[in-house]
Amino acid sequence: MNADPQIKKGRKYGQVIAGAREVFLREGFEGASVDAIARDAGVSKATLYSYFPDKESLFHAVLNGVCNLQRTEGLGVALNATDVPSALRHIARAMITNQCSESNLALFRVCVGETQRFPELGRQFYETGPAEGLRQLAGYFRSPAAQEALDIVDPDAAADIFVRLCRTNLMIQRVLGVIDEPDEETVAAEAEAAVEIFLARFARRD
Amino acid sequence: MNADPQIKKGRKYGQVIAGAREVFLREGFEGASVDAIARDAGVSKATLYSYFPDKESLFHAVLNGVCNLQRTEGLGVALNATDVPSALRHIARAMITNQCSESNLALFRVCVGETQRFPELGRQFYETGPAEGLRQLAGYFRSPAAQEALDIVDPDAAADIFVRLCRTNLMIQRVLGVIDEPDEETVAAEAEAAVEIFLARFARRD
DNA sequence: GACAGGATAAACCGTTCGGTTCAGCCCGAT
DNA sequence: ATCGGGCTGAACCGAACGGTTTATCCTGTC
Repeated sequence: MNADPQIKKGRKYGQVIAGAREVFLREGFEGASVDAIARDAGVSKATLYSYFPDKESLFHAVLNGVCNLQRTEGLGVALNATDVPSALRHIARAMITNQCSESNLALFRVCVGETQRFPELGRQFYETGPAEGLRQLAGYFRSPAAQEALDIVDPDAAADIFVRLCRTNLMIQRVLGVIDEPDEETVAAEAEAAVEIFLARFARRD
Repeated sequence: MNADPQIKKGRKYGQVIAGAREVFLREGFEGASVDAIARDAGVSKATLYSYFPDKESLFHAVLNGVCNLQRTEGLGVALNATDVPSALRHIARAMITNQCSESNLALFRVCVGETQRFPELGRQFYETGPAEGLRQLAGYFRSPAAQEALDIVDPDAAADIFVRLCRTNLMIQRVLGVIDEPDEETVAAEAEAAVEIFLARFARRD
């Protein structure tokens, strides 16, 4: 019964990463003290420093993981939707909900606040987040179903517009801590507005 | 010749604020050391602490000033524009340029990064920035010229859509440090796309 | 030229930081 | 029973932090 797959080397590796993620995403790089991380991880400082040579390496390891974890799903629901407008509504709702989620916002805040100190961080967040979302959306606009229902000649440009329309005021307010996480109806209304404007320009006239 | 209007009390007040603004906007609250601020301001730490009781008070004074300084102009050019589409183009360009400017981005980054620690900060930035922009835009949509050219029944909702369309990918990339300040042609192209989509829905059909 | 008050450099305070060290504990493998 | 490596808690280091103090300097005023 030694089938533990986490037997990398040292049993507390996961705890360290989890605790560091918690504290870093809450306090930022400068604001997070190594003592606080070790305390939150339930691990001694000595153990922590046996895994990572310094605070910066730990920070990079944590944010690397979190960035690669952010998935722009919503494409799955789009495929088995009955019609294209419904699919667009689902995608818009997923994007807006995702933007307003506390987990994503915490990551975004840290990346933005630390972009000056760690330039690669901003780039990585952009690539694994917004850029990936744009690519997936453009891919959907190239699908036969979308091409049939929509008058899109440049899928990349259309995806850019759609994403703009999903960058709602809710997101800005959430980023700045002005409001709490919005409920489903609020998100649905914002998504509906986005889809309406999008279709006013890109719906195929028959 | 004692007509100096800056004779508030102490001659170095302006220097302190200027230096603190410089360092705070570059390094954030935790990252900025009081010694660095005093050095950058060309002032001794004792002088600095004769004006402000502590680092936090100085931070609030500085960001209060910078937040209130951010003006959403663009309304002036809109009034003396020949036609409404041109006015919209001007507004869109001004908004996008403003979002991508280093001065505004530095403020935004600090407000976002420090929103958890100082909740009032995010709210103040939102009110003096995005919210004010929305109000001004909605006001323009209520003007006779705009009402005549555009099919807008809810000026607030229309302003919200217009602002969304101006929240371009350029801004996201700028916030995350992925690209440098864009040139005028790039901004103009993004503004043009925004206005086109907006008019596709709100242009009055005759 | 005496005075007053803003400004100065530099030393200093206590605290906290990132990072290291070490003696000992726990526990599975042999 | 013993061994060894992961882990512990706590002490410790030098440096930097925010903040204070002091003795001195500078400058405009009367």
